[in-house]
Amino acid sequence: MQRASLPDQPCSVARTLDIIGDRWTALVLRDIAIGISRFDAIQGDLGLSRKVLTQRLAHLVDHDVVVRVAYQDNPPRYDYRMTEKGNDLAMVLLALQQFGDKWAFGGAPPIQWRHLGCGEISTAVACCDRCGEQVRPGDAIPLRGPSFDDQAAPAVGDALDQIAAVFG
Amino acid sequence: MQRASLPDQPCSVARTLDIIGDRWTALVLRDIAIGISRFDAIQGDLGLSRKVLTQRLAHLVDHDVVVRVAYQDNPPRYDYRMTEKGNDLAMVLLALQQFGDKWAFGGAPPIQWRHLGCGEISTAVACCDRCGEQVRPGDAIPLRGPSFDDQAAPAVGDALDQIAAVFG
DNA sequence: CGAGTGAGTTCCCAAAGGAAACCCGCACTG
DNA sequence: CAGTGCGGGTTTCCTTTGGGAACTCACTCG
Repeated sequence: MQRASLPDQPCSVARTLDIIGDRWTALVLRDIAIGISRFDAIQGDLGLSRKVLTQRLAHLVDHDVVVRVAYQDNPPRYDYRMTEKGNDLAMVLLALQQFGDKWAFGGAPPIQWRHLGCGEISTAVACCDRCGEQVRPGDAIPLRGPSFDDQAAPAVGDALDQIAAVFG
Repeated sequence: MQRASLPDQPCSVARTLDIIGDRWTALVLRDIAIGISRFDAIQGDLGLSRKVLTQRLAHLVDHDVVVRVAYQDNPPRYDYRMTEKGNDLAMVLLALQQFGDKWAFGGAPPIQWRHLGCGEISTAVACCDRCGEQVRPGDAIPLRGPSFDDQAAPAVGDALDQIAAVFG
């Protein structure tokens, strides 16, 4: 089983999934994001095996998404904390949560967010960074970007051409 | 291995991951989202085994994220298409992509989006649905929602209390 | 008639995941 | 000063999953 398959793809989604694209990593990151920062606490909360947790934490640290900080020596004990990159990745967790809030809990979610800016309990919506309007699937169309490679992904190229043909 | 572990958790992130939380499902959904709609085309584009693709497609259809539409009978042939629920889930793909664009491609992404509303090439940003301001991790704090269950997730409850203590 | 296409299914083997036990250094406790 | 507990792992063993490749089936095209 060659795990190399994903990171080699010239695709942003695939590259990101190489970091959190398995059954547990995203949940581990979620725990760290809300402040559950120790090995045993995470293991107890999620109920995954200690072996797998060790691997996942090392993976997150490797990818600079999380840092392992000693909070005492003798014996060495550690906290796991988000990095700047990890906070960017937390936007993915937010998207996962919003979907789950809507479709699995029907608007009565287990966790809500208070926006410190305005003080309201709110949800995040995706907005165009140019015009500020809310964006939904179908409101935007995909185009080849600077690093697109037609050789590497001919099927994607074809699909983009189809879309371009429809939308002029 | 009891796969029941994730969907049973009272957590929106976990519930969503039960749908797309493995190595391939999100990529399959991405292909369908951009219009690569047939079995062989998806298999060829992603290079995953046909067996696993069969399983993943069935899983997506089970969860109503994708529909299997016959485009001919005799022999039966099918397109896979996004549902309304699938389009909501595509917001997760968007978040994955934005992260990859920034951290794996350094701003020269393989795919860009043209917002039909304003005509510009843009990126999506998360905004507060109350005040419209852009939201980043740290700009909002998590609180217990209507369906939070302290019994089921004591560690999460503790973490929320800690945060509440800091932010009054 | 033979080759091709689309959508899977089947078989076998290697890799990943789970459970539970073990380990290590230290700090209390009686 | 032996015993117990805690934090953070590692090790062992066994089950499940994933990959590769070949096979099937129904129809079409040349």
